[in-house]
Amino acid sequence: MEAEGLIAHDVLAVVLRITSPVPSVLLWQRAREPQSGRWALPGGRLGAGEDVEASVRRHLAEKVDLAEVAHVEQLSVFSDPDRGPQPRRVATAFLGLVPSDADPAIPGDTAWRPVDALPPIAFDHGEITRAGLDRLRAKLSYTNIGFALAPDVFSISELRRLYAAALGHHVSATNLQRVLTRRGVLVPTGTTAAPGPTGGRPAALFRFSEHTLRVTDPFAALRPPSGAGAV
Amino acid sequence: MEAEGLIAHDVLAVVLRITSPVPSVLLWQRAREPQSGRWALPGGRLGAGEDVEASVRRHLAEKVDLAEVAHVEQLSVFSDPDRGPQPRRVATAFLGLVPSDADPAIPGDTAWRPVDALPPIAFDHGEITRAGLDRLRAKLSYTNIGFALAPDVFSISELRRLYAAALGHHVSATNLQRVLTRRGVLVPTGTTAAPGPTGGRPAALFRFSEHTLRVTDPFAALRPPSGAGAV
DNA sequence: GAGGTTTTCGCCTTCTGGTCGAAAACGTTC
DNA sequence: GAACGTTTTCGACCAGAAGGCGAAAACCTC
Repeated sequence: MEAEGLIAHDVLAVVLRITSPVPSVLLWQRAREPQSGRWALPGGRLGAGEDVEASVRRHLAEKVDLAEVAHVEQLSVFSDPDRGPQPRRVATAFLGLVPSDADPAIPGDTAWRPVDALPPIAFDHGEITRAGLDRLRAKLSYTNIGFALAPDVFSISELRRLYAAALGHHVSATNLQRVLTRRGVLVPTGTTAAPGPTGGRPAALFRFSEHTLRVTDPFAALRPPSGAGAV
Repeated sequence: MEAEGLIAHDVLAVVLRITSPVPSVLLWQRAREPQSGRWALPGGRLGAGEDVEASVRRHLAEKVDLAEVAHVEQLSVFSDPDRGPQPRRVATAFLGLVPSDADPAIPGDTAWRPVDALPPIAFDHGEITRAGLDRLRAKLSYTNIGFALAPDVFSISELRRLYAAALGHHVSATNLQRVLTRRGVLVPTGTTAAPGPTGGRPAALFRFSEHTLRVTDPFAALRPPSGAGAV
C-alpha cells in the first residue's frame, strides 16, 4: 500500500477547557490494540469528500457536543514515519477550545484530564497536546482568543483566573482589564454580579466584543503608516 | 483507492526571496497535463521513511540549491477534496526563504516571479502562495525572521528596503534600527560599507545575532512576572 | 571650499504596560 | 448602626517602547 505512495490520513483534536488550577484536555481511553488502555486524543480517518477541518469536526462530534466547542484551528502536521505502528499514518492536528462554564456530555470512555497530571498517553499524542497548549498560550497575549475560554458574561476576576490558569503564571487583574478594553476586545455589559457569601463589592460584568478570532496586536513595531497599500 | 481511505500526500514549498520592489516566489512551469503550461510551486509526493519536512527539502533540492534556503517552516494543510483533479491529493505546505543576495542556479523550467504579477497558477497554488506571504509578513514584526531575507552583513538602509518590500509599505530606518537592536537581534559589525558613486556618509554594517528563528516579543501584555513556573 | 547626497544620532512626544494604594460597595458582627 | 473584613474598582505614578523630526556627520563631485 505504501509502495504506491498512498498513506492513511488522520485528524486529531487537542480540545482544551480551563479548569480550576490548570487546563484540562479531552482524552479517551483506548479499548483495543494497539496501545490498549492508553489515552488518546479524539480524531479519526480523513474521509472522502471532506477537508481536514470538516473531518475533525465530524470525529469530534462523537466525543463532545460540537455546539460547545467555541473555536477550532489547525495546529500542525505530524508525519514522523515512526510516530505509530505500521502501516504508516500522517495526522493533521487541531486545537479546540471549550468555555470553562460549559459541561458537555461525554461518552463513558472519555474524560477531561488536567494537563499537569496526564494518564499514560498513546502514540505521540502527548507531544501534540503540548503543541496545542503552547499555541493557546501564545495566542492569549496577542489575539482575542479568550472569548473561547470564558462564559458569555464574566467578571474581571473570573477572567483573571482563567488567564492565570491557562498561562500558568500570575496575571494582574488591573492590567488585564486595561489592556483588553483598550484593544476593544472587552466591553462592559453595564450589569453587576451578586457579591459572594463573604461580601465584597459587586463585580462589574463584561463580555467579549467578538466571538471570532481576531489578531489584536502582533505588530508592536513596523505597523503600516496609515493607508496600507496591500500587494 | 480512496475507498480504502488511503490518500496521496504531497508537500509544497512557497519559496520567497525579496527582490527590488516586491518579493518573488519560486515557480516552475508544468509541461504535462493536468494544467500544462501553468506555473506551480515546487514539491512532490511524500515518500516512505521521511517526514513532511524531510520530504519538502528533498523535492526542493531539485529546483534550487538547498544551501541557499535560509529558513523552512510548516505553513498549513490544504485538503479541499476539489483542490485538484481526481484522484484526491492532500498537501502540506511550507514556507522557504532565500536571502536577497543569493542567486542560486535553477532549472530551465523554473523562475522567480514577483508576487504582484504572477503568471497563470496551477491548482490552488495561488492561495498557498498568498498564505506564505501572509505568514512572512506577520513574523517579520515579532520574530528575527529577517535573518533569512538579508545578506550576512548589511546596512540599515538595505535592511529597510528589504522590510519595506516584504511588508508592502513604508518602513522607517530609524525605528527599524532602534527596535531590532533593542531586541538584541541586530548587532553592529564595526565595519562600514563604501559610499555609493554619488557620495554620502558610509553606512555602518550590521548582522543578525542569530540565524535560527526566535520569537522576540509576541507577549506585549501578560508576561510572566519573573520566574515562570511552567506547567 | 561649496554644494549635494546619504547615513546617523539625539530630542521630543505618544502610547503601552507594570505597580501600588486609596476608594467604593458589599456583608457580617457587635 | 457603627466598626470591621472582604472583594472589586479606579486613579496616580513610573518605566519602557516606538514614532517622528531635524540637525549633525561623513562622504562624493565640481
